[in-house]
Amino acid sequence: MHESLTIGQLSIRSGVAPSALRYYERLGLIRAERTGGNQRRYARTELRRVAFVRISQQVGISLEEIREALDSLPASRVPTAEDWARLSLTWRERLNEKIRLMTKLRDDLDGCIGCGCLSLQRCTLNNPGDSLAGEGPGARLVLPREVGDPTPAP
Amino acid sequence: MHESLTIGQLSIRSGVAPSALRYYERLGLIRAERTGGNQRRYARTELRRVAFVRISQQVGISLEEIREALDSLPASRVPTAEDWARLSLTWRERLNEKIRLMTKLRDDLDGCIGCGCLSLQRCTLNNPGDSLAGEGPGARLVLPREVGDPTPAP
DNA sequence: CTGCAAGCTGAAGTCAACTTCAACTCAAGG
DNA sequence: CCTTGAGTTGAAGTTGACTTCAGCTTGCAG
Repeated sequence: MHESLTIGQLSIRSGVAPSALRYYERLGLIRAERTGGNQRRYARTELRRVAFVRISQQVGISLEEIREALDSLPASRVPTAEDWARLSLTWRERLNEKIRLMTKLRDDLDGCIGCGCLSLQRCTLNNPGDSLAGEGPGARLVLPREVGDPTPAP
Repeated sequence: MHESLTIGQLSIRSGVAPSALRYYERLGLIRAERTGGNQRRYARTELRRVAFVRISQQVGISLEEIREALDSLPASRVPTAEDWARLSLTWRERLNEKIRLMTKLRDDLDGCIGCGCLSLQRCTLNNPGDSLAGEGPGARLVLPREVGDPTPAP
């Protein structure tokens, strides 16, 4: 009776809408048993998977990548604390990298507030002595995009 | 001859695809003069606006919000360094907040790796003595979503 | 003057991550 | 047994941020 959860219960416990939980299931992020009448019943361990999905999204990881990570969990047994810890560790590094990037951006922004130039390349970054004033193929602005190219190949 | 830029030149200088620049213009983020033959010519100050847009996106701000911010720039004159600095300051605070949140998430994750629980609420967060084991309306997992509700009103 | 890369437009397409809808079925209290 | 709220499905819609396309026009190098 508290062995498994309905989708409504899991929704409330996880803070994720039922429609999103069904969507996660379609993507293979979580799994559910079915009752005789075809309703989903979730093992309580699924709560942990949902938590992992949400945390990973916070770190800015796509559901596809999250699915790949979850696929590395042992299928045959309930994942242990060590299994989860291993997964979390790789995320932790991405999180650290993200924090590092944002801190750099903030500091660059601080440095640029004085001159108001906003180019980040002329100010404090890696482009100390560039001749941006000339017209030619000049200095590029700002950082590369977070993901993907400005003009991805057709 | 280097007074204004074609869309191709602005694209290269800013690292933003021409199609994106046209899109930004439709949204009112940047502006362009037109030649007799209806081609866009950008003042060099537009480079700064594009930079501001890209930087702001890095901070996770939507184009709509960026437009609102840019609308607060003086329309009648070319924005000064102080104008830009004022804008950047509000972003800096959001950046700081974001960094704070990510650092917290990382530390919570660190704290949770030991026990592998991933709930973040039971481990280190604001829910020290909760009885999650009981079934009832139990503790909620994880953090609120980055933006919006799990089930926004219909 | 000509050729052709670069630019123009509006409409449609894409992608991720969901939500909404319609039409139906299940499960549990009274 | 009946009602009612919770659950089911596939298909279609939504949002944000763009890209792609077709069909046409400009502008500059030779």
